[in-house]
Amino acid sequence: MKFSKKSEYGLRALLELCETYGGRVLQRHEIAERQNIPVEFLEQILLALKRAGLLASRRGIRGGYSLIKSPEDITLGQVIRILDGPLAPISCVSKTAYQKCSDCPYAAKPSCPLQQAMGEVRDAIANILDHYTLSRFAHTKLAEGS
Amino acid sequence: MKFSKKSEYGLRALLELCETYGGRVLQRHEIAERQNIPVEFLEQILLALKRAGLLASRRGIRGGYSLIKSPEDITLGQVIRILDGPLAPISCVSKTAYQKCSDCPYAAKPSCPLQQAMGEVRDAIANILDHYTLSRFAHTKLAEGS
DNA sequence: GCAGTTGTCTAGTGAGTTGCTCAAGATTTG
DNA sequence: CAAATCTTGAGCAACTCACTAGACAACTGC
Repeated sequence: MKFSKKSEYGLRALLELCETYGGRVLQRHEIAERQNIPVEFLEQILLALKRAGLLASRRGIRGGYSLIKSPEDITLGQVIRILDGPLAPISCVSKTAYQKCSDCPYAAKPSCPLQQAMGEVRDAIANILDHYTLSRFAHTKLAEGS
Repeated sequence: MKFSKKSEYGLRALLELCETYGGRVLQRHEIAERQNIPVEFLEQILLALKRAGLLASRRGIRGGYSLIKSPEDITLGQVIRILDGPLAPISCVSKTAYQKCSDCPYAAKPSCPLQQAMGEVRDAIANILDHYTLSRFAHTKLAEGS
């Protein structure tokens, strides 16, 4: 039940890109150095985010990446789904990538206990991550006791 | 962001064991057949649950497994942690298996945006699963619209 | 006390994923 | 054109997942 490094790196990279939003572009090695991420791996992540329409890029000597959408309009849920796939803890409760369980004896019945419970979990996760914007994310200043 | 088959099989096996709670024991092949689970794999799961104190077992010709605790007193969260490890989506927000991130530039600072967000997710998941008892789980009868 | 049936333990294994590296190519600037 | 940068695709070692196999221990009935 973990998120991948890809998501983690992707979110950390977006933190940097938020700071220069509207200003200059950032090059992969700048982001990589500041966030301590292997540069070639980071590249794949930035490209995925670009293909998804969150970033723009320019090649050449003054090239780099920049945020193309406002941090207000990007949620953590979007980013994680791009990099990690669906949020649902089992695929028979996914809204974005539903798949019927093949071997579950409850699949044919009107209700499945697992589906009920995992559906609640899915909704709780999505509820947080789909309402957590990048701007709120980037402006976290004080930790709470945990 | 998925739960493993181990957790899924484990929870499905416990559904069967709930039904005979207080009555007769169930043998691994009975559970395996009814729930459509590979029997040798199921065995590992049952042993893990036994080591964790949820099940008792008896060997020999009239042997089998039985629930040792009341379904009221077992939560899905307990079961999943036994079979799948901690619930936290990244280890720096785990309450049961905390680990400082080694490479994160925020690790030294007073607050980490990722930690804040993932902490909320962790709490939401735990809040559901640690209050979801096996008895409620086993008595799910009607599906909700999803 | 032996045979047969069951659980117990340890190790192994094939397929797939994760996290990362490398190299060749395209595009932009000076 | 040269240098710097992004782009693409392939490759790979390590790990995890889902499962299998086999030797062993204990319980029951005869």
